[in-house]
Amino acid sequence: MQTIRDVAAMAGVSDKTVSRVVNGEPNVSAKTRERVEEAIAALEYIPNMGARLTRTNRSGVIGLITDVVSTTPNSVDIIRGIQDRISTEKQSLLIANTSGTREEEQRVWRTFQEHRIDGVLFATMYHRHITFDPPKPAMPTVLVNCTAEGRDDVPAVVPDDYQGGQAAAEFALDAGHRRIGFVTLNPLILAARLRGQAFEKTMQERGVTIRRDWIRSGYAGGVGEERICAFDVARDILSAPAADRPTVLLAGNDEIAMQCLFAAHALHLRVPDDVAIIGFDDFQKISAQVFPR
Amino acid sequence: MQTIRDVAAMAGVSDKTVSRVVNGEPNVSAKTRERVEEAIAALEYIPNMGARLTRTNRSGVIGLITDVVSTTPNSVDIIRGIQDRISTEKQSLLIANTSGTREEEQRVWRTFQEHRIDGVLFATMYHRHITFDPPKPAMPTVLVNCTAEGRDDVPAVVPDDYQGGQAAAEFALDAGHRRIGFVTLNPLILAARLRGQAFEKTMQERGVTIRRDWIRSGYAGGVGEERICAFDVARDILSAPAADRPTVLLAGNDEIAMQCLFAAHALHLRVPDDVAIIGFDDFQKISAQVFPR
DNA sequence: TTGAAAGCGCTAACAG
DNA sequence: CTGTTAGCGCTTTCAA
Repeated sequence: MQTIRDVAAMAGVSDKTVSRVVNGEPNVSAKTRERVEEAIAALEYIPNMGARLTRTNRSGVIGLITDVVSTTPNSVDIIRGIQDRISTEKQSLLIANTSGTREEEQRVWRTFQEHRIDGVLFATMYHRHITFDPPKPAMPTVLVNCTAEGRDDVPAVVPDDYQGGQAAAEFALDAGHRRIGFVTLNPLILAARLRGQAFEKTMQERGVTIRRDWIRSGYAGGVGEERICAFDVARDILSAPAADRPTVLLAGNDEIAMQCLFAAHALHLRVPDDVAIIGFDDFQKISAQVFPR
Repeated sequence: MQTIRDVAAMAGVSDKTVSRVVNGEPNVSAKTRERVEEAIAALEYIPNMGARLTRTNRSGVIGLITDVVSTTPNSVDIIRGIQDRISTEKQSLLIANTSGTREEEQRVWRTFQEHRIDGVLFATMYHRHITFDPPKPAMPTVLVNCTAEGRDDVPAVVPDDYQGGQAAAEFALDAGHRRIGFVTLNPLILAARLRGQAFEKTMQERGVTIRRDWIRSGYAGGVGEERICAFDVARDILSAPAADRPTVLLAGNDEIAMQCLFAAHALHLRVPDDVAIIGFDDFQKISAQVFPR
């Protein structure tokens, strides 16, 4: 593998001059620059980021820590967005999963430190609070989809779940529905709480009665180990006689929405005539492929 | 950030001795080793992989190139498997997407070269042939889910789609079905061809008539830009009178299977009584959440 | 078992 | 505009 010195020798300049060309620094004559670039091309020279790191303390790598984010549908879009932006910056992305375990998380931070990562994005699957305890010395970190409890010094990017819950409720109300059910996310999750609050507030403001027995969780079990049970729950709610069942079901996400749809099918209810269903999150693999759309 | 020399000074040894301890090399007395380890802990020393790279030519990083793999359901499992194995080896994984474009692919290879990646995994979304044209000097590469045309020097891990197609056909036949439809993947894809061949061969061997008009693609468009149309295709096939429609539909994947299911619903056919549906690939987000299971 | 010297490929700091 | 010197943090080589 060729080094900067090989290039310098071929172009008849010093290695520092080659360095200037490679890094796009000023103060190189057009002529010299051209000669150097020819040599680079001829020798197929590729700079060694590791060696550069020893002098600059900038590795050119951004680290992404995910809990289990890369398994969820919208997480793909998060990663995409990050990648698009990072490639603009001549940086690379080092992705690591923690599988949600404390132990793996420590390992990952260490790996990042070993590679002298320039910065870290810490992303979670659900919008939630985390206990954020990175090792020192600290690397610049931004939280994605989560907030660190008791730490207002860490920047975070989070969705506006409250607004989302409000929008869903208003959409149902504006469509004329008054008997509204809600198959929610795991209520232990922050996103579920925020959306739930927004739902209730909106219903109250509009003067529409909230039926507590129509608000039920589509997941059973603790955070991270929940099992979806939306089908059973929705079937239960929809089993009532027509006069005593909701005319629309809000769903905590599109997974739940799909199960509501199947529950309606199982009960021979027509969608959306007998019961309408409103999804959440726009999981492409579901929202784009379910009938009715 | 502490260096190996800081540790050496604190432990009262040479930096080379610290290096030996850090790398688990022999020829260090237990006593010395202990002193060094104490110093490492006290100073929170973390080795600099970049600096190490300049001497060893081993970066400790494996690169993963995906076309659009991280968007498909089973790709998640591929990445998981790779990560699990790599963490065993004290290596890290650098993931990069090419979005299927040639240009991005070149950029990615270059990034890997700059970081002196130890080896590359090149994974595709569909099982298919690729034109494999990595830059030189070559890095050790293994293909995942694809094979390089005209190159038998590149190791590859691929699924046995032929066997899969055979298994699906036999399952249907063993269940007593004789009128068998098949909503396939994009027939341009290798996986689709192999499964198709296996299907036809199996049907012939069992002496069951193949109805060409019941074998149709669930996707329209070229590879990589296809649009799913399985719902329409399945509805079309299933619209025939009971005596002239298949009693079972094989699906090219679970996305297609789900659309077949919705098509059956739309026609008020009972699944599996009127028509059975056999999925493929086990996309968890679908297979585990669809009713009937 | 340990360490001294040299050098990996690169860039910072400075001089010309 | 260009080059020289020094040195980043580590490992290799070889001597002790």
